[in-house]
Amino acid sequence: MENDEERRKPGRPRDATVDDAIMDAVVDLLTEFGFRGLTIDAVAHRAGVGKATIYRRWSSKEALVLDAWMACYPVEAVPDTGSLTGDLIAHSRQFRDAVTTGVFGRVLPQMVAAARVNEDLAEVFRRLVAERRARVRVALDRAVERGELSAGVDLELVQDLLIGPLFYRTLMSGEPSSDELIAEVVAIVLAGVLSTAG
Amino acid sequence: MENDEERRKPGRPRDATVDDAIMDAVVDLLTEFGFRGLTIDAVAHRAGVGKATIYRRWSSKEALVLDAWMACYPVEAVPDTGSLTGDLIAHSRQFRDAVTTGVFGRVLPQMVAAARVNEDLAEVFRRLVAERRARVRVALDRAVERGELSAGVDLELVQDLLIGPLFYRTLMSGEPSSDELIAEVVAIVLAGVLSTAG
Amino acid sequence: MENDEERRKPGRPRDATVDDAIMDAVVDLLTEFGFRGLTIDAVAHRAGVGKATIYRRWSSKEALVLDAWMACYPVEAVPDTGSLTGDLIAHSRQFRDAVTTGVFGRVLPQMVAAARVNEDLAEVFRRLVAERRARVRVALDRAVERGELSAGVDLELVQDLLIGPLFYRTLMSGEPSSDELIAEVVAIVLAGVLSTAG
Amino acid sequence: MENDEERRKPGRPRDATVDDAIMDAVVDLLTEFGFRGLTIDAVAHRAGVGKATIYRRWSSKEALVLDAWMACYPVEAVPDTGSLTGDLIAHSRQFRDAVTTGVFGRVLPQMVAAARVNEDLAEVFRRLVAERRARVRVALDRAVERGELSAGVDLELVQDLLIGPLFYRTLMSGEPSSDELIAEVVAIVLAGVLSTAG
DNA sequence: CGTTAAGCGAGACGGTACGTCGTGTCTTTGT
DNA sequence: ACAAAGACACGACGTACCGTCTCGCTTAACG
Repeated sequence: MENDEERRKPGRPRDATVDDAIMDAVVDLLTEFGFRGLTIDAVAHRAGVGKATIYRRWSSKEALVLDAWMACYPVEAVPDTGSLTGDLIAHSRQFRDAVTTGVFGRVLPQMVAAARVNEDLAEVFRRLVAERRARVRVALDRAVERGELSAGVDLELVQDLLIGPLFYRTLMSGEPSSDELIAEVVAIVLAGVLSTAG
Repeated sequence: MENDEERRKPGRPRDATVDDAIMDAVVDLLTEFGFRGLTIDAVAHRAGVGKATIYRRWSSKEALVLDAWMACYPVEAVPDTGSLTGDLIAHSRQFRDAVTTGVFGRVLPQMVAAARVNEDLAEVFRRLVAERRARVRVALDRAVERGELSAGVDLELVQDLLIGPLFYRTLMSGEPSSDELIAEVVAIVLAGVLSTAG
Repeated sequence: MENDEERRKPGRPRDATVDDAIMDAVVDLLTEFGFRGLTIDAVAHRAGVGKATIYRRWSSKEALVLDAWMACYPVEAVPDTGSLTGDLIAHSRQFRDAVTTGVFGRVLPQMVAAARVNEDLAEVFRRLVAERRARVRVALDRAVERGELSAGVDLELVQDLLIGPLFYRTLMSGEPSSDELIAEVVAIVLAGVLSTAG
Repeated sequence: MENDEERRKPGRPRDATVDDAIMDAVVDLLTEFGFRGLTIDAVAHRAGVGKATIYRRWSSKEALVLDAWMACYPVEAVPDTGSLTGDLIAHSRQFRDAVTTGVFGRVLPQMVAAARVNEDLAEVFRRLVAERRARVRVALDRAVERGELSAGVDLELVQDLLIGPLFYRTLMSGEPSSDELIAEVVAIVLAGVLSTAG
């Protein structure tokens, strides 16, 4: 068996306040200059920290930014509105807002690009996606239980159908996704799923 | 009256063969080293060209790569298979292949990210999207004429619903989109659209 | 025998006014930015001339500047004051002024340096020196005739002894050479030469 | 009370061996390619050093080369031969050799030119000259003590008279200065100084 | 209570790429 | 054939970051 507490390493322990200072600095600089304009030197200076201290904790600029960026993701539970349509609309709006506004939305494309190149990031990235989908899954499972969806429906595909268009509009065509549009998407997808499954 | 062609600028005109050499070099290096591994020096050397000649034509690495990258986009007409379902499946496969394979797919995330930062790139980017959508629009209009779709359907939204999920799976969740999945997406979206419009 | 007039070359003859425009531009830019700050592009632009036109006439930046610079050298005859001392003092002052003031003095060190590297320039440079020395030689010969100097004196060495110190002070120690100093130098050198020759 | 040595600056101290490596590289490249052919990149590569490391220490190519070049100046004490004539001949030969041969002589004109443009260099330059003159001054003072020179003689002017001609011949007329010529210069100058002072 | 080992801010280090500038040549159209 | 204009290949420039490496110092736990 392991030690009661895992064995304390010798030497001075890491200063936890430093992590926060670094994270804050990254978010600040990300807001101000974006991903491309962010430099490790600037982070170190803004956080009042040596560069080595940063590299001791993160292996690269991408990993550092990913951490700070994920902390900006607004993790909200998918609300239980009573109807599947209501739940999905609520969540779609959350997603749209997260992807459109603030630091998170601003940096998203860069992180997608970085994840394509770096497998470590890709892994973390996949976890972020999976975590969000699991929360939506809860609402879908609820709907199955209520009989709003038949058991044979591919619930993962439903998520792709709902989120995909919003994601695409934001990144590719650059057009906004209004509340009305979201409602329409939800309506069409649910109608399609129901009539197809039957 | 104006001159037949607008007045020739004085001085030595730009050498058009140089543009091609540069474009080819960019595609080669993009294939070999990806976006991050591509350097202007390497492009210049590979193309047998001075760096200044590149900067005379493109203002940044992103603009340069965007040009070369767009030339890799396989512009195929959406085939007329006789049925809307068949047309949309065919086009969805084209899109999936373009986005998944080759230089185009490899560099896509980087270009999306670059477009977010640089408005010039965003503009060019939007044109690429619009051009593709116009081709799909032809197939959708055909379907309306045939009576497969009622006139009230938002044809642009249909495109978002079809392409969005594929785009999302490729960039976010990283999962492949099989032919079966594409068929399912097309079926669900069409069913949803039809039952909702009625 | 040659043609009465030497054979006219075919094609458009060179425009002589262009040479003047270039020379003027070089002197202007030399005055403003010095040798290091002068660029061929700037000369061409200031003179309203193509770069090729410059290179058609001068083989390099150094040659171009040398020409313009030599045109600034104030060629004055060594005055005949009646006494050797007077002649040498007068000429020494001319030399000091040329070397200290104006474009000529300012660019002199750069031309010395350029001549060290480029043999063509060195040759032209030597001619400039020889031409000046020949003029002084006239005054010295006059003095020999008058009996102020005995025939055995090495007149070339006398020139080195007179000019050398002024040249050295200007370029190396950076100290000015006053009229009094010049008078002293002339006095000492003449006294030395006379007492040694005797 | 102050610290024995002034307080150590924070951060990693500069590596002194790097300075030496750079200086050596500069001398090598100067010997091989001259001032014009020397590039900062080449120095960095030859010294196994980053370019930034060079620019951290020297502000320009001129300043860098000046430092390396001054280290090549053969500082020899003016020998005490017993007679002023002997001392001055010995020193004049040293000067001629320094100015004529090796890296020092080769680069001298460029440094003179650079010093004319850059005041920082000019300052360092003046110190080099002053240092050399101080050593000659010792020999001249010795002569005054011995009674070879009367106290009224301007010893600085004597230096100009001796060195100037050699300097002038090297840089301007390009003619060599033989041992015989040096002997003659020394003889004439001393004779002139003595007969004038009396 | 002093030793030890790691953390810390600071900043120098070897590199790599950048985007600009200058050189000397070449290629247009117009004289 | 010469001229202005300006594109061209080349190559050096000086800057900016990267990620690593010393420095001198602090900060705990262990002996």
